[in-house]
Amino acid sequence: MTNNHSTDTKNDIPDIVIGRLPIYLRTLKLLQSEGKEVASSQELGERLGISSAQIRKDLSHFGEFGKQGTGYNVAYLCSQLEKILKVDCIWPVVLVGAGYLGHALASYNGFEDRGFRIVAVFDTDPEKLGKRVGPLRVEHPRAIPDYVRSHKCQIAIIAVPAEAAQEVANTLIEAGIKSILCYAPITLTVPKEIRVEYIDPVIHFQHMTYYLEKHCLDE
Amino acid sequence: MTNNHSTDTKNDIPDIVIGRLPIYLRTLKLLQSEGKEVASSQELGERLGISSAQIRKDLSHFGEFGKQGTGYNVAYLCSQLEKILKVDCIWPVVLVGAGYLGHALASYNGFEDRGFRIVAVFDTDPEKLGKRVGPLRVEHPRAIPDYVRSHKCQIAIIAVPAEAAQEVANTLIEAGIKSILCYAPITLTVPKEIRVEYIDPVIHFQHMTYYLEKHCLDE
DNA sequence: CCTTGTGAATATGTTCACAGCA
DNA sequence: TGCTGTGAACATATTCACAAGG
Repeated sequence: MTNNHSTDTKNDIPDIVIGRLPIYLRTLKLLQSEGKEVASSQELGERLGISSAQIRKDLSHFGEFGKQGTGYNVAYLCSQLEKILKVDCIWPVVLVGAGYLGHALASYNGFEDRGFRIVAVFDTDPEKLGKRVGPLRVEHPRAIPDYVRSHKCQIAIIAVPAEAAQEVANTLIEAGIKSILCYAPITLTVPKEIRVEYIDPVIHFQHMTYYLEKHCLDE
Repeated sequence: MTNNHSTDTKNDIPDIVIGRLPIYLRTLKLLQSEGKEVASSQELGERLGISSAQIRKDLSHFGEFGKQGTGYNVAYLCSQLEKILKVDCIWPVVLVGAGYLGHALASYNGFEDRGFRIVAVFDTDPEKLGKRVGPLRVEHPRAIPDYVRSHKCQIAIIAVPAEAAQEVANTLIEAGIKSILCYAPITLTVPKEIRVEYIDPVIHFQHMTYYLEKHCLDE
């Protein structure tokens, strides 16, 4: 038996470990779809560019999922990770912003398999109101509070221009949203109990260029 | 004077520090646009949810940019960070994939201000060939090698379905691409000198749900 | 054999706290 | 006084290396 989790309220497991679990899950599901039934920490590590020891240690925080001499049963480990991450169900997500990015997100059909569904789209632009975005219709942001409360949504995506993002965040938080995925290139100011994660491709590009040789167009 | 950098070939500065510089830059530019001329590490830290000591220490790797008693000159620090990150110019980026996401990326006009321009779009779909995507026209991927070489592109975006991503990556790397931003939900296998960064919203969602209370739709 | 799970050792990252300068 | 830059102290994360099990 592993260390007992009897006194686990929650936060003794490092956030950085939690952050890797979705990667493991994504890869295990791929292995599963390739028909692989068993995988060792080494195989998984090679696939991911991570050491096998790290994978074993990460998993050991939650239990003993492997078999010595064999490795991990792929389907079983998948199901365990889904349970740990609470993605053995579908979470409703609201989307604010019906521009190109909003369309891309609302039309993407890779969410459901992994535990999420975009259930509503909001945008202030009167031109867009009532128009189709993926399988949904654009609603006015004034409908956000009622919608979020009645559907018990806890997750929102912000896909509006930077100038509007903070105000949208305030509205969402006021409505009861607990976690935000922000595509606007700005750091939001939020109460500490609200979790915000960011996606900004330029941050990645600027990280890359540090290591590249400068062969670029003049400004 | 700071520690001398005379023997800096490159890699004594931790990657995690480099990764924060783009965030600092993004925020400093915002402060600048708000008319702020000077900012202390504390102000910046509060805005970002980072300790002031960390910001000072991060910057100290590259030189002494501040003034005691005053703080940092915003415009000056911006220009220094741009120089360090090599984004005081425009880098050409090629995009593979002209689906909804490709359209969103190609149409986004927030790249140029921050050092990047999407200069070409490729997609295998014959339906899309020659069609407009943002300001560009879709070309066949067979044109990738010539294009990348003649335009000295070092950065590419992969915005194709997961099944096609590895093959696209191989083509790009063969053509001379050095860094890839991958939107496909898959870990690519690449030579160690190639840098790959990933954007997958579901990874963020699954990280969030660990901390949320489970109130979700049944599977 | 091969591979897990895990303490101990190492490596890396962050914060403290203060000297020194404007 | 108010802030930077920075060693030293502390905290966190990763890897090593091996006992134990199939």
